[in-house]
Amino acid sequence: MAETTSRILALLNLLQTHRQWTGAELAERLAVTGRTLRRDIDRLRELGYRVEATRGAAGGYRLEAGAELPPLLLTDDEAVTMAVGLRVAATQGIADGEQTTLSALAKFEQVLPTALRQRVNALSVAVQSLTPRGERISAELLGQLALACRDHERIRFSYVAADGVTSERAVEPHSLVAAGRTWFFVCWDLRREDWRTFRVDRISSFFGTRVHCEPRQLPVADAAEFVAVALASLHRGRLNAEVVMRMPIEQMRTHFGPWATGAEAVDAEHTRWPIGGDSVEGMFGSLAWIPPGVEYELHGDEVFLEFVRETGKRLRDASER
Amino acid sequence: MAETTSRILALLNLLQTHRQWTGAELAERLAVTGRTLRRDIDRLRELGYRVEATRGAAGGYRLEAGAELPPLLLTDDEAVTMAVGLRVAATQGIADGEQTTLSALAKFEQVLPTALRQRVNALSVAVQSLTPRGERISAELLGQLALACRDHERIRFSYVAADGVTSERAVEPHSLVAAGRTWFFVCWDLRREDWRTFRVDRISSFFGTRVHCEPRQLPVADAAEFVAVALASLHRGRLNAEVVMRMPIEQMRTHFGPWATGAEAVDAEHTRWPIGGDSVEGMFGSLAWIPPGVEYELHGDEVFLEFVRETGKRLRDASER
DNA sequence: CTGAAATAGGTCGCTTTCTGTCCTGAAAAA
DNA sequence: TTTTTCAGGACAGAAAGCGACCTATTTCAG
Repeated sequence: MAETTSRILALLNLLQTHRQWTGAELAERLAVTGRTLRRDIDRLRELGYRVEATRGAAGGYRLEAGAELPPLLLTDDEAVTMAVGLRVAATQGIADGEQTTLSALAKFEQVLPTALRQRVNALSVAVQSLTPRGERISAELLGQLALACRDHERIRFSYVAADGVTSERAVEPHSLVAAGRTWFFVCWDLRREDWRTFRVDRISSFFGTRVHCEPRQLPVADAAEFVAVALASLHRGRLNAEVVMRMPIEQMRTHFGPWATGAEAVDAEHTRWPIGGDSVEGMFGSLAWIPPGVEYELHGDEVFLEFVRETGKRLRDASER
Repeated sequence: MAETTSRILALLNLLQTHRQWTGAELAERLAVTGRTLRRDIDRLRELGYRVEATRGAAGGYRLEAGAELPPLLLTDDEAVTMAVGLRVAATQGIADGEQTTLSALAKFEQVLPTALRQRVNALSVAVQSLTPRGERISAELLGQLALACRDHERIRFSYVAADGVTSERAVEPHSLVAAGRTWFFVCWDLRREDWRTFRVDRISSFFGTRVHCEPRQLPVADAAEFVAVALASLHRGRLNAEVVMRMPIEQMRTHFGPWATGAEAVDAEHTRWPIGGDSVEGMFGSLAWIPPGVEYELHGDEVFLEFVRETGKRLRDASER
């Protein structure tokens, strides 16, 4: 069977690298007779994978999209690409299910050979420079935290609090919570002997002790408090502003596409567009996309308005020289 | 039946979902005796996967990152997340190897069940709204083209040429080439009986005939021409500009991080920073990130400078009301 | 219409592998 | 020291795998 199992895996691999194979080709590659190959194909079908066959000349076997996903056999290069993509997905905060992203990330994190891991790290940095600016959080760290949560492994790390004070922490991980693009790490602090919430982007010097710990029950009463603290921390630095532009909402939606989220009509001619965000710079950038000729007004925090006035002035000066 | 093969796969699956398992637990899950389980573990090891064991109390089996990546057994949710991440990676143009991205994409595209595919499509749209603005290209289309290239499958599609004329094409795919964030599709046009290059973002109504075609040899002499055409088309709309700011390059690198790519020192006090891009709006946004108090000058295409002047003026007006 | 190429699958006998049930050993933690 | 856990040899019966036949069926090309 040692032979058979690896051969089945190899067959699955072959079927994944080309759409169409004749039985003879496959049999030769696997070094078995055609009869055995047909039996192997049957085995795959019994395992639930849709291997379809076309008879006659120019026929062959094909692995079709079935009800279940077959085990993915990736080459090193492909694995690197997927890992990078996954990290981008995680750090950009895919809306669907953050828990899912994490479990996928943990799965990868567990088995990714170190040689590949280094390539992934190198690439992730390069890719992040393509994404919108903002706090950069380490996807590798996120992956390791996710793995620690999944496996209930005790960990240690350094944390820079909001007031700038650095402290060393030894904790039992509980879960990761995403709020927008910011991740929060909920865990039991062993020294303080209490539940704590940390911002992932302020965690560093991650160290995984290999010590397993019993999962603790998060007190339900306190869970609400955690969320509150986390959100407060998130909204503290958050800025609010909105644009009222002379443009019917339909037209505005067409022009801005997915970025029109939150826009609403003021009247038939005007649209209100919220552009709140974490950074004045990013919010400023949004304004550039209002098409030429469209009149608009700006309302919002004075901090932001002041920034716009000042930056607008500097830009005009710089471009007129 | 093929009990053992499926059991080995199941075992690999279990080892991927939790870090630590005791032999007894695994044996129970797989409905075999401990002895058989140990044999299964041995089989996995023979297949090249690093299953490590710790003896004694609180011991167990762990799947470690080895030299090779084991077949990834993903749940539906995880698969969706990965596919989305992969599409993001492909459309954002990962620098490493576009061919790799494509082969991974094709691998996924082939076996992704339709139910999951719909979820992936829905999510991809949502995710792309988070990415920098610009032409949005369909990652699903890219995946299907990649699959067609890999399998030498004849396809049909509609194409909108640069002059706005739409035509129907029947082609034999050859390859996909990435230039920056734009993808080009190289193929043999069956009606014109010649090689053609298409911009992927102008292709629509993709239709895969199931007809297999013999791979054609791309004439080397003409290959240069393709690249030229592709690059010309890419650079036609591309804008150039640069900022010279009063800031030492070291400090600038610290402040801008990965976005400082391409920056170079003019002298000890000044740094030149290229901000060329596809859209004046995006380039404008970059300027907001120059820290307050830093003097700078702007050089570049008149189109861009005019945009900056105009937009700067509008912004000041809007914020002063 | 015919032949070639391709999948589909039944049967038979030999060989190999697998499995459970015994063991005993060794290592690690409480 | 005791308990828990992995490690692995030996054996016998059961099961599966494999190749070597064989025939049937479908499809396309000529």
